[in-house]
Amino acid sequence: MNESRRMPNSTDVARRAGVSQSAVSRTYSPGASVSQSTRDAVLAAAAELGYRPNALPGIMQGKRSRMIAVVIGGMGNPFYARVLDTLATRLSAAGQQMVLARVDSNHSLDAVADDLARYRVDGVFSALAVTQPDTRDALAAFGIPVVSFNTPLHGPSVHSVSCDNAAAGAAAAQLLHARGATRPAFIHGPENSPAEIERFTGFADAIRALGLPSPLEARGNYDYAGGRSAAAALMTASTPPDALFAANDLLALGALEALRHDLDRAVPSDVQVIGFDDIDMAAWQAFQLTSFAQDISGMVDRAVELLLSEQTTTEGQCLRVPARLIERATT
Amino acid sequence: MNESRRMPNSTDVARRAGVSQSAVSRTYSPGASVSQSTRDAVLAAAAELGYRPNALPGIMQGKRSRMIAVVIGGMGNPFYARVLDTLATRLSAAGQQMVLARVDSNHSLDAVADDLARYRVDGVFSALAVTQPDTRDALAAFGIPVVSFNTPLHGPSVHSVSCDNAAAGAAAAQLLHARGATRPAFIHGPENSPAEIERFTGFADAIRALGLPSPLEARGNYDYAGGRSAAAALMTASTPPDALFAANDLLALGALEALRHDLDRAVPSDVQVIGFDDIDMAAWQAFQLTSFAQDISGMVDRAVELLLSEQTTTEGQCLRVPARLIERATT
DNA sequence: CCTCTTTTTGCATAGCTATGCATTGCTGAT
DNA sequence: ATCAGCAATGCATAGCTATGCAAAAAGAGG
Repeated sequence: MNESRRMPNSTDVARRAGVSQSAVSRTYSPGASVSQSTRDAVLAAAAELGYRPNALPGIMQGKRSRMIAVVIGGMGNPFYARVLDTLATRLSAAGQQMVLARVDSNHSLDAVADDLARYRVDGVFSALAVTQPDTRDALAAFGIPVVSFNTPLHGPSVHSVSCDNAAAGAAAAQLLHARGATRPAFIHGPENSPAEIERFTGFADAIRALGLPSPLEARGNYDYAGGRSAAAALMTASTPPDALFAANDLLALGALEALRHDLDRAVPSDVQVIGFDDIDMAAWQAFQLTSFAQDISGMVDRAVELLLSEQTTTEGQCLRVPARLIERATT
Repeated sequence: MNESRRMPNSTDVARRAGVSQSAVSRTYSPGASVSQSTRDAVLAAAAELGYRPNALPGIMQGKRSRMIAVVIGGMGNPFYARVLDTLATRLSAAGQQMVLARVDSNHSLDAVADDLARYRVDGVFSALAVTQPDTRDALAAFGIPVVSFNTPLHGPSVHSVSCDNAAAGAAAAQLLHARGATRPAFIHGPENSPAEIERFTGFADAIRALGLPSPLEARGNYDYAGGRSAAAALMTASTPPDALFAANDLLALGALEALRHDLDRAVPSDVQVIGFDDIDMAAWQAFQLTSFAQDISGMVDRAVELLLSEQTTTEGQCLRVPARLIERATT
């Protein structure tokens, strides 16, 4: 509209409204002292000019930026899509903006962290299932509150909120045993996934504690195709398993489909299957997958509290939220 | 670490390195004139202090903020999760930050738009399946480039990138007719979804052009549960349909499950089903759903080009990208 | 060694808002 | 009429970096 495409600033509005720049600022500062007539004049002038208050100078003065960075490894897994959705809703309700950064093997966390730090975000929510040894340090380098979701980490100003993966793994073992399984197997996600390792360890320990042989293992990279191939690999072993516990639901659903359609096994009578995360599809009629529901809503609430809490002095907390076993038709 | 938790600034680094603030700034400005020795001293001092360049003053000086706002209605639909994932990857590759805002019936677009404008985002990517009459104006009020994804809109500096919904709807009609359907029905998404209306119109027109009766209709709000109930409602009609075209895949999958498990119909012999979006689950063995794949990658590329193009003078463009029919086992 | 060119450096300032402080104007009480 | 008290207003400045310009240093050539 204008010649130089410059946005109008508070001085422009002030001039037009015949007041000082301070009056404009105060009009947009809740609780500041402005008369009704001044306020009306300012708002009228602002509307005519299309003025939008600029948040950046305030941030430079030391105010909080009200921006939270979210570092995520991808949204292909409906579990993370739901986490993101929940987080977006909560942050919005708390008046925070969400700056989303996708990290993958190409874009390292360090590069992303540098970018985000330039914008003076107030905190970082990390939802990285797969971590490298230096991830903790890269997050700590932010120097601002960091919450790691579902990856237990702690350090100065680095908190984490996870579910109790080991206990859930043990519960899976006990359920399978109670349902008559004698040779359970585990389908791993990708390497370097701390949550997955906890699930496996809890599962394997409990299996052995029940007097069963150590579980067979296959690896499947957290997706449907990985679950299919892992199931195929496991079932062609010399002594194939009669129960599968997968590190997440996508793996479990892929395995379930492979069992039924490729390997011609009945579930649960020939082979039982348990997943993790309780994504929407787990409840679909075709699957009726037994799974562990994480309390996403509660976990995100905790994470947001940690991010927005003023005290930065707190040593990193490592919160645990229990997972809930949902037994359906695959066990 | 420090007393006042203030982040070090370029002056702090300059003092420590024994150079001027300008030298620090130039060290971080690609192509600026700094000697190697100065650069080394600056980087060393910066590392000691944990200095992170501050992007905000530059933005205030009129530089681009390199922030793109993304307005989205939710991530429960894997289609939008994938759009978001693709967009995040592309924007990251282009050196842009992504500011995510979730809009729902509680949080109106106007409120969100005000918030985002305060941060001086460079552009807005809108992925709102459901729009209100004033959405176009709310987006145009940004005064910055706006791209509406999959919702045809245009206005000053408001572009859109959509697939050719009407043509796809017609193709669905022709496929069903070719496969022997005589009484097709349509499962609507929510009201006020422009893309959905185009799909329906193209479908219904083609149905009639083929000499078939106007399609039965049911409404299902774009999710799995809606598809289930819509299918149940349609199949209990006095003359139930023998083919269903759903406005998206979640609806189609819900309908497919209801047909098989609740209504005891064989697919495709009793009833054919077509979805839209070709989400991952459509290809899963349990479903093998015929669907229309949108070229998400190409569409996002176009959208990013529009957002990052310098010329703001262009009248809003309304790009169309063809959808690709993927026939599987439900037709 | 001197001059000219090129590179490097520093100075000073723009960009926009929030806010402490001082000032003005008004109300109401004495 | 006088003055205390309070609300409303304006002034001036901090906060941080990028950059035009001028000055200084370094290098090149004779």
